[in-house]
Amino acid sequence: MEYNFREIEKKWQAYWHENKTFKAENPPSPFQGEGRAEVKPKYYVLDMFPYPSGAGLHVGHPLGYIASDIFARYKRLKGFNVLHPMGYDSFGLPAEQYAIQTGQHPDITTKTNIARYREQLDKIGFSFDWDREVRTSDPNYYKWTQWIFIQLFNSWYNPETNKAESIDTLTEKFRNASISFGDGRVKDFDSLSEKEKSDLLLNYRLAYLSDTMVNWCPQLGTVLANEEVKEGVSERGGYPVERKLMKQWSLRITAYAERLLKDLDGIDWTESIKEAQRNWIGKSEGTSLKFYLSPNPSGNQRAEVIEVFTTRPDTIFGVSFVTLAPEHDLVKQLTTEEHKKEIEEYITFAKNRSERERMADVKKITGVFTGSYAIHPFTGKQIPIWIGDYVLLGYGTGAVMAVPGHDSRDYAFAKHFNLPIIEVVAGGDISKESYDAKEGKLVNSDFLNGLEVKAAIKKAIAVIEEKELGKGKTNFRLRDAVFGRQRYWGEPIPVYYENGIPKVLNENELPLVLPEVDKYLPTESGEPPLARAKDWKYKDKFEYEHSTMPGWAGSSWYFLRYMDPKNEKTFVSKEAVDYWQNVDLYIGGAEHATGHLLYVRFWTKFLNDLGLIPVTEPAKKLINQGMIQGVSEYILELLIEPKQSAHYDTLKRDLILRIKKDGVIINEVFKKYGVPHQHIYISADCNLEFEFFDKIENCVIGTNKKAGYADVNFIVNSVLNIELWQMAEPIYKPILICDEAFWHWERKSWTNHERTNDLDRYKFKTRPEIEKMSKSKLNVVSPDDRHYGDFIIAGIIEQHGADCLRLYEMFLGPLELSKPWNTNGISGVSNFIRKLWRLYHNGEALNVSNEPATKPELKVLHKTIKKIVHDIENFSFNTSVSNFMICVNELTELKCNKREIVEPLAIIIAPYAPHIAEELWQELGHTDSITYATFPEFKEEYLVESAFNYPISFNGKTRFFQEYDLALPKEDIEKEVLTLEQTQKYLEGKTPKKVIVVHNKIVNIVV
RNA sequence: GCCCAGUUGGCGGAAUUGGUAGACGCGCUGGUCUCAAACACCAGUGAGAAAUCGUGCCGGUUCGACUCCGGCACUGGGUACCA
Repeated sequence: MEYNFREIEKKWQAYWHENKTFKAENPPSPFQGEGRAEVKPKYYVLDMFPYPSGAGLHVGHPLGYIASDIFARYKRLKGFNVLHPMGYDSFGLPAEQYAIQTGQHPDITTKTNIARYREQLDKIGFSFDWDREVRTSDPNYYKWTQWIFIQLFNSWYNPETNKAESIDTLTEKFRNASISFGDGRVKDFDSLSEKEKSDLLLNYRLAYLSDTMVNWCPQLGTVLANEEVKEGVSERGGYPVERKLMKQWSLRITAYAERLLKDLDGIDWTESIKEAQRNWIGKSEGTSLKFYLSPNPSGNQRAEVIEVFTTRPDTIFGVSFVTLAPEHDLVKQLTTEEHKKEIEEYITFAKNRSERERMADVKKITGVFTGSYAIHPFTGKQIPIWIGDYVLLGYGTGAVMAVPGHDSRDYAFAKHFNLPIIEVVAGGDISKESYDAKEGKLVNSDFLNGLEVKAAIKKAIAVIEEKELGKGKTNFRLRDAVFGRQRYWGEPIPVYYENGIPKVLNENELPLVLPEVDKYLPTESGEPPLARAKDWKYKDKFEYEHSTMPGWAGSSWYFLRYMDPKNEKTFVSKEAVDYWQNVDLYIGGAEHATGHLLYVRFWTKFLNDLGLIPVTEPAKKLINQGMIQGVSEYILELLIEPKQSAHYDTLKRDLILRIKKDGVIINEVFKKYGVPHQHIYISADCNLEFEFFDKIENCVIGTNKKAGYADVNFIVNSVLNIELWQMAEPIYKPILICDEAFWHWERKSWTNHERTNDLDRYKFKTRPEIEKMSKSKLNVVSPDDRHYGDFIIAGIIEQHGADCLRLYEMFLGPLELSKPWNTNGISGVSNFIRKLWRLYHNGEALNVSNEPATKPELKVLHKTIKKIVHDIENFSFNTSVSNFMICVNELTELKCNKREIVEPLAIIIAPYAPHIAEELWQELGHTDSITYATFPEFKEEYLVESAFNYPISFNGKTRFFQEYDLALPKEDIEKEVLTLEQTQKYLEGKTPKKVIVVHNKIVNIVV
């Protein structure tokens, strides 16, 4: 009997579910069961939170889950208490967009999608502890997300202790101090009004409300965080994004910049992710520097100094102008009467230039002279002050000292506006381009002359500080994170406004439940959807905050909630977090490098500062799985290129499609009876020419070919299965054209008009291309059955089983590499599973003997154990599948069915193919699950060899082999080898210059 | 532009980290079984008639390089005026 995966997989999935096989003890009670002396060590394996999208799971999603599941199961076999949970990041835009279109509450959409995800996940046989499932959109969960927000609001970052503290410690500091305001007023803290106090403290709170330059996306009707904007458009949907000043809730992540950077060194994450975070944080060390302003010709009262930030104070003598950001505070004051008009026009221009435009023409240099001058701090020369949008207000001081000789942007600006370029570091050719390298000796630089750049920077800072012109300073590229979204489907921010003062809810008033609204759209006045909620006021009096939290709020701490998911008293109990600490292995996509992975580190550090958790990092080890790309299939459609005449309506005409070959009409049978929706498709390998002919007007109308997507589920090797394609998703009267044949869809069947007997040429071809898997590209392959009305396209699980899917996804290649999905090799894995089954069976019956194993059999087993352990611990899952294949091949060869061999084999393969392993385990006479069996110990003694077959090489090229006893000393091997007949042949009578013998490795003869 | 990966047969990919390049699987070819097919099993399969040549290209270190060093090209991903 063949292995019946359908029945067996179902059986074990039900067993695991009923017996809660994967339930993790929390923490394991040492008293559980008499005499249980040792407490198992813990191990936490986590997958990145999935967003339950309506498209369901595709074959790419489980890649990481399979890898982590193998690791979790392996750790259980190794005697660990494993926490391996799963849940859903269930707030998010798609469900809300769907709600806007259909009116269906996003909660219903989300629940349906989750049910579908769960069904798919269950089919793959994951060992999740489902009792710990969390959903971010569940009030029992987001209650604590809101609670953490309140803690952020009630905290400030104390630079002296270098950690977050209660805001009360800051109020205490202020108590006896006087506060100076921007407008020059000075007041005692105690005499401030409540509003003034609130405003003051908002400047310090880690969650704060302020006027912030935000990425506004009009189409989505919301602001976006920096990492949600890709190339000037929104990451989701691809809508344009513009800069806008808005009052917004933000989180002061910048306070943690230094720690987020430094602690990267202590965690075992991939270098590329760490590098991405380092770049995103963007630390640069330099100095601030004051430029005093030249006397004002108009004599008006104005500021006296411009402060710039520079990392190259050594180039101070190369400064030939100063550039301010167009939005800089001083611009207005510095603009002289004659330049006023120009400056104002430029500011308007710069403001309206969207991010995308700026992105598109980075090379375009724009800027205007203000008319004012600053004084060079060392030479006393007058330096013109310009504004230019290459200077960003948000970075440094929003002003730069331009050194065109040694900064490419300043260089471009200077060239464009014909400003002087001065060389101060020797080594480049500044007549051609700027010399940006930090190498070379200083020239034209007074007291810095002759110094190397590094020394010059030091000296320059020292002199600047001595003359009190500025101070050594560190800047970060990292911006505070905008935390409010003008959307419905998110956590309500637990804030209300009393007389314009933002106040947080009391902890016992949580959760602040998301209210019902009539529509999921902004109000007429542009308020977010929550403003639609009826009678939704704090104590029936005060307005609640109307924006909701961003998608990443709930995922910034979920790893903690899994430790203690049902706790109603606190977000995670001290006992639970003290036991589980943090994630030992985190697996997920690299796309979260600067978003989720930065925020979760930030929240972890914050919660640690408050003494709520014992760890400062969320995950010790992080592995990024590669993306499984889709193979999109393009189908060519023939369109009518309408005639130029305005009165001519092609769609209402009767047209003849002429098919030509080498300019000769070979067919013109197709008529297009004014049918607007009829589609004509052309095979990708078709060499025919086409034209539409209008009989009435007696003229030819042009054609146009457009490539669209065809659903890959009806395509095998770029050949369209026209039958399925049309049955599953009917298109109105389509026509398909190949070189030698065409098809007509009439009365629910294809009529074939062939012009050849060569059946192979009947294939209708599409053009494949590797692209990201997405619903819109029709290239999504799901692991299980796909339904098209009554039609079902069988999925891998139904065709080959879950174990096969698991093994195949691993077999495809290294986990972290991206690769396109193809099922070409799946039969090999499927065969392997059957072969494994046959090793234990003879026909129907189990056929395992209790005889002691032979030496070669033990050698095969232990060789495999050694390799598999090495592979798992190095996350090299693809090679372990190969090693299982080799093992089973060799045991089959040896006709081995000894219990001593096949029983341990079932255990080591169990993490990879758990269903078949459970079944074999049971047949072998065990009554409990294989999950908690003991991983067999590797014994070197079985691998010890007495001889080695040495490759004999000449000048590094292997020519033949010779076996020698391992005990034989090097000298003797050398002697023996040289006497061999074959050696003489390759020596061709010459004397070897040198003979290298590496014990147990190789013999190399140098001729 | 900058940063990070990667480039090995017809294809996916191995190579214990400097020691037999191409494991394992797919595909292909031939054979056994079958009326036939599928399954299964057996043999072969980098190129070349051979000597030999072969890990993107050029050079170097070494007895020996897919592996280390220098330079270049291409592919994929990230990032973008950060002073």
